[in-house]
Amino acid sequence: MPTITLPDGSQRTFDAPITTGGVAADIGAGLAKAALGARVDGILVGLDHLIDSDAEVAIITPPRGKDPCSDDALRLIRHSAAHVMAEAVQAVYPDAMLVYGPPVENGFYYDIALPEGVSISTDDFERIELHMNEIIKADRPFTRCDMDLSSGMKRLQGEGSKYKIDNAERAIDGGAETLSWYTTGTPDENWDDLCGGPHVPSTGHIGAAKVMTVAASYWHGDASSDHLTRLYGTAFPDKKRLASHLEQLEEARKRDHRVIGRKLGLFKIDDMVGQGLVLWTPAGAIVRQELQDFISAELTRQGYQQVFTPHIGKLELFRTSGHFPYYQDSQYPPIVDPDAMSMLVEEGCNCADLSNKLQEGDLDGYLLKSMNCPMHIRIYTSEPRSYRDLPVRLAEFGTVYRYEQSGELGGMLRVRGFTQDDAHIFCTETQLQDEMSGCLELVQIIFQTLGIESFDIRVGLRDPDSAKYVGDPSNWDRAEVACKAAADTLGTPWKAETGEAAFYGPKIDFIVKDAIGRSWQLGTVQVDYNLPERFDLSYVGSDNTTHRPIMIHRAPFGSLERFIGFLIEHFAGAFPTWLAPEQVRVLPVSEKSAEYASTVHAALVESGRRTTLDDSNERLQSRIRIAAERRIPYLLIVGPRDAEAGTVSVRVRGIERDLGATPLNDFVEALNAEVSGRRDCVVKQLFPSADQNHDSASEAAPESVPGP
RNA sequence: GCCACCGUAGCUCAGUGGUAGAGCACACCCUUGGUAAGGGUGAGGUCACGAGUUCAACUCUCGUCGGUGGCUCCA
Repeated sequence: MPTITLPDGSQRTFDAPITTGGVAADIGAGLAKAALGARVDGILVGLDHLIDSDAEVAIITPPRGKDPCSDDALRLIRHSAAHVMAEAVQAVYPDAMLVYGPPVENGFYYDIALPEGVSISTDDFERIELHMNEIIKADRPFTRCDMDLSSGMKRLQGEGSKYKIDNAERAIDGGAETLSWYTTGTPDENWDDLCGGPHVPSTGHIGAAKVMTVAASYWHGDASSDHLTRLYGTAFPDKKRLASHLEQLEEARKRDHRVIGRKLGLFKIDDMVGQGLVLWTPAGAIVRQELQDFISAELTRQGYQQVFTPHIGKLELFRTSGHFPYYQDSQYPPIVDPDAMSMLVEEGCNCADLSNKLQEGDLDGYLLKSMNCPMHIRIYTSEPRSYRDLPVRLAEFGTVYRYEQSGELGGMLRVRGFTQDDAHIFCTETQLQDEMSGCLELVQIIFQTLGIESFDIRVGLRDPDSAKYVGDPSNWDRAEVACKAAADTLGTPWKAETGEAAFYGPKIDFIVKDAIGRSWQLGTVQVDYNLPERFDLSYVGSDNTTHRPIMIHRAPFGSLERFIGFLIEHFAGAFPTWLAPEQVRVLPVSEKSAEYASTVHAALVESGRRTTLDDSNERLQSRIRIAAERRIPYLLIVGPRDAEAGTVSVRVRGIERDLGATPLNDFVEALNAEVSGRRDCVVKQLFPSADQNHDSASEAAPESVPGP
């Protein structure tokens, strides 16, 4: 006699066990027809799920009208579509072995083991989709079949797929009591797959599916294991939603920092210079310099001291820090002294010998620094330190080089040479908490000033089972407690993740998403008990004995490359006035106003603004268009009327119409206030009508980045 | 590094086994125009690079380099 409680609180009692589909039918025939699945006591199930005791039940349906599709509905549809795609792939490649096919954030994938020499190319997508669409059109029911563990395993062994056997073993390890198969259609007649479910009732409920992309993957994510082909697809309840998803992807690509970076001349990555090495062009250099100035002022306020250190250092330095040879694979090779090199050549020394000598320390060389900490540590040790000196806070915009795998590089978000807004704090145990809070405050100031509202905070802890971490476990425990406590002071929820710590200590990271939905770490604060040991750091305490300081590594931007790459996408190129490479452009209506225009321009230059005068031989409309595409915050259009009255006619980015004339001095004053306050609204206040008829669609909406 | 795709003018892209085309940008001329493209003329390419097949390769094949999306990695 199960009693079912529905989401609205209403209850229905049945005198026998009933399926979720039965519950839906009991509520209404229309609902039963539309239903995709259900949640029973919070667990996602299919419509064939039998309820035999009291339960809370929510029926999952496709969205109505323009409502957004629920995550549950998408999950059911996409997992089902993964089966349909797998069947289609096996129709096209009969020898393909299936591995694993889950729904993911924006669709689903299926990992496939293809026979030697066979590959799926994008040209095959159409054929695969053709099969998929046939299966969807046939509206075949998903039929579940359970087998007890031993006969299920026997069946799998008979079929001979080590991948499916592995999946079954994992399911059993996870507590599965039976093994289940889902047939897409009639059992023993149609295609089936080992699967825990749930699925939509029939393939027809997958409204629209598409194969998106193909990539390589590794079995169990292990590069030394089998190499698999991962086919990505996506699915939606209807064609319209699929189309709008594809459209959103297209839109997101338009705000890709690589696209905007080129359009606005912000940076260039040049083949001839090298992969992952950024050239900061003049406009981008301004943005970078402004950000540096901004954070520098905060650092001064917080008692940091600025230092400069070289780009290379002796191997011995990095041996002591432990970075060499531990991270050798991701470093540019060492630079060897020319005389030593010639001697080695005379001795007939080969590459392997050279590498050995470098590793053993028989030969010294220099390494491009991949981090600044060893250098800052040597500044710390350059004089004796007393507890009265602590905390010592050494800051540097330090450029480091890491030889990242070529396939990992991308625009400014992952590069091989980058500048960290780095600092190292040397402090006592009792100062640790406050210092960490100070570091987190810096990140918050940055995010607030730039209007970055959607980010995740991750506290990276060590994985106790991994050998990757160095140092004393009790130190680790203290450091992890300190990190969590500091994260608590943020007043924003954070997530602890084991295995995400640096090898020398736990950390707090700030994670954001780029235009196409990928996650990137920006700011970071890391506690380190390890390097102070390795470098034997000390200070003299009030008890006149030596003590070991603790180090904090922190970079609130992370790196200027990645941060600005992200920022370009965040603002879609429409930087706030204080960051904008060009803040205001003066456009004379015609040559007749050229003289007044240059007076206006000169006044802006005089007040320290970044400005240009566009008196080119183009029509006004054309010059406005060019300036608007450059995302310049303010355009001053001046003609005879303005010259007469001493005014400027203002056009504001994002409003895109004439807001009317204002005295030049008022404009300059407001603009200066806006820039010096790092605000984005002072000039607008001159124009009470600015917020009316605001065409908001044309202004960048930073937080409404559509996901893929 | 692995898999797939891509590489034609500064940019965005057409194109064909018989030595190349558009739009924008650029230069010059006309136009002096009050809020998102005025008109004309011109210049600009070893079709990423190297090898092979062919009478002939930008086009087909292989390799290299570079890019993109994933995977793995990310001190």
